[in-house]
Amino acid sequence: MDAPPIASLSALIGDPARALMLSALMDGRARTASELADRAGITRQTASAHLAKLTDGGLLSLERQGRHRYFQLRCEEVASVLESLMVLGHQLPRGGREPHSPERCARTCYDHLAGRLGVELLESLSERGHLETRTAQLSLSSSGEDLFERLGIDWRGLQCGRRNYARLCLDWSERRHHLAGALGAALLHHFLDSDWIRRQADSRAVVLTGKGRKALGHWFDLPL
Amino acid sequence: MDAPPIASLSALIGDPARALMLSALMDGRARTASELADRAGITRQTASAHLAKLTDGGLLSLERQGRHRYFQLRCEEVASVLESLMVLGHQLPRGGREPHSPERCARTCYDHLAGRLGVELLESLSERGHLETRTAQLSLSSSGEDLFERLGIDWRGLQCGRRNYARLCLDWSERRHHLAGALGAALLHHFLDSDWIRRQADSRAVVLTGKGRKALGHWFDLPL
DNA sequence: TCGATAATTCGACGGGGAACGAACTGTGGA
DNA sequence: TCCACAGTTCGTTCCCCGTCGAATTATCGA
Repeated sequence: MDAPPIASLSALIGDPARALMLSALMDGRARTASELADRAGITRQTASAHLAKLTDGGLLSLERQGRHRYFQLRCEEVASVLESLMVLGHQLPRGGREPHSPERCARTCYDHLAGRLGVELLESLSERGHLETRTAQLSLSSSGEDLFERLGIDWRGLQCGRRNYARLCLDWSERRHHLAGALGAALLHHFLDSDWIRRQADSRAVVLTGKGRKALGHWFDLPL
Repeated sequence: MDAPPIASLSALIGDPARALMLSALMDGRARTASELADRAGITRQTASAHLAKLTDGGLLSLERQGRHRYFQLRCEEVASVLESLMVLGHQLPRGGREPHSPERCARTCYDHLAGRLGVELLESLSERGHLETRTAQLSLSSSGEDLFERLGIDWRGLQCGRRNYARLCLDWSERRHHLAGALGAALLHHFLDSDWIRRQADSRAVVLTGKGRKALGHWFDLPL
């Protein structure tokens, strides 16, 4: 009776300290071992052991930079699984409903937008026919390609990579989908570059700037 | 530093014996405590403890029937999370690719069809415009409603329940989506009732009957 | 009412692994 | 060259929890 792969994988995520570190990495940014140790509230040597396991287990990727080691979620699929665990985790013990935290309004999920803003953005793209969703594989419609062109996003270049071009990702706070994949990442990138939204220091939350409010109303017809 | 909900949830799934029991329940059928104990290769008293934890943790639902206790995955979302863990688990340590097992061809995923057959079914529905996928919430197009009507499936009744009407579910073997939700469940049900497919005794695999081959070719234009 | 079987509870055992202190390696800056 | 700091390795401790044997409760059939 050998243990199925989901057992070892879940056990890897199932340790409190490791789960805290993974959660800290859910915004897609890379972090050093020390920072992750502090986040998890454990000593560095303990964190080192945990990080080695997570890396061996294929959940994290590692980049050496001088005397620092930066850890990051290995790929989007990892973030997606963590997100889906959060969906279930937040769904099960519902008692009092917490109203709305900053994270619920807008946050990053790995390298794309999530929260109410992320969900509404997908809805808008979808309803206005910018997204071709008739086939299982998402893609831009011609009007969508036009929109991205005017935004200055090179959607053609995104299709070349090995990464999934566009996919849906379930949102734990909204329980609906938001846009993920290379296209979703490009959008987040563009929003940050244009200073339409800004990251918060130590959380996944992002805040909308005044400029961003106007821009999103203009480009995506979002009432914010 | 309190443990995030994903930690306790993953720890619950992360035990080998519990993972085996959950896997055994992934076909959506209900099973007795004894049967699950045998599946996991542990004694009944140990299984009893595990099943209590899984039920308390909200992953399983329990139905008493005489002196038997039937356990079942509590809801579709649980199956979905397990499936997504399988996706990641099968994606990480890929070395030699196993060719095609019966499960890869066609199987049940909770209460709907998965595997190559499930994926192709969704593709077919989608490509022929039977599925309205422009909005984030899937629904039947008018031609789709017509098709289901002719099949004898009451799609109207499915919309009434609290359950999600139609949604996508990622397939671990095909790495593409198949159809889930009430609509997906109704299709599987109809296929089984019509003896187009048959369940295998102790696995999630289903086999296509000769009758089914013809029917699926006729109704969904699938080349089988 | 009395076995037979399903399932749980209790108690005890044992192993795995998370934690930390201390020592070590390696990189950068003065 | 030497110190400071990031990170790892090693050894030890400790506790959580999975496991099973034995006893208990519950339900069915005769």
